[in-house]
Amino acid sequence: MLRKSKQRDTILRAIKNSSNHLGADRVYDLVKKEIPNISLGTIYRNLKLLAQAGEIRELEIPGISSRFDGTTSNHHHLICEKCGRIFDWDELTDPAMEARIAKKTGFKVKARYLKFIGLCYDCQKSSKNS
Amino acid sequence: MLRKSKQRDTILRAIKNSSNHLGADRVYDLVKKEIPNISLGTIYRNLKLLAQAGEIRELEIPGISSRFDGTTSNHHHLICEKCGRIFDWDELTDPAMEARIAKKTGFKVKARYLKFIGLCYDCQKSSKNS
DNA sequence: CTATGTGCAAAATTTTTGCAAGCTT
DNA sequence: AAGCTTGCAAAAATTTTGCACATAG
Repeated sequence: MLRKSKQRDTILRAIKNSSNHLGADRVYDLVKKEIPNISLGTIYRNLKLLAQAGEIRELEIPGISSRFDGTTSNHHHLICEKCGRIFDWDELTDPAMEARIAKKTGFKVKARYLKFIGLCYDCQKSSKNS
Repeated sequence: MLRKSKQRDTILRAIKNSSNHLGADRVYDLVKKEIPNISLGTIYRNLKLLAQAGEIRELEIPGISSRFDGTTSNHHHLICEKCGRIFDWDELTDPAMEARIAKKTGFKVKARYLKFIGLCYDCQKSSKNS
């Protein structure tokens, strides 16, 4: 059902190739270098489709617009509250917690998102000087 | 620094008294019953201030506007992808993971947010009939 | 050929802000 | 009085959509 399109391919590639977690506007800027007349609407449409298809992951960070992560494997995020950078952390969450959830509430977990808010190494250092 | 105001008190009370996780628009509707001429801007301003003050917690849910949680103790959320309801789950995350994060990256965790996406009990039942 | 994808522009949503007047302390 | 708050309305910022044309399968 999802056809191939130069726009979608380029968008996906931009996200996968970036080590950052890009917002729609950043993706737009990047893709425009290759397809100058692409429209923002196309970016949003494809971001949504790609996220639904499981090709990318949408992240929600307090206060800012959605970011997209080209890594879809189970991993978590460390978000620095000072500089705003997002770091990945690869480690599985405890499956036993999900078992307890299922047992007590009947809720069937399909995905888990763990995010840590705090201060990155760099920002801890710099805040000591102020 | 934070003064007392009828508006802010009412907003906070609305959130604390609700077992749901309200969005700004819902808070607006509720508070308007008590203070008919309150403005949406005031709702947003206070929601942000209260969240910063740690009185409430802002939740980010994929695709929808921010929700606010009157329970600020460490707990997690189960989000049903079908009906959209949000359930609370009280259990601590593994402190050992944070120790490993600190050791490897130097990131200092101040808060953690774990959210589970899946199907609630009711929706699992109803989807079997379709 | 048919259904999906695109660019463009307008619109919808959600959130923020400037300002003059009102409260708190 | 000084400074935080508020209501109002305008503006920003972000995301979605309608439509006619282009393109993939």
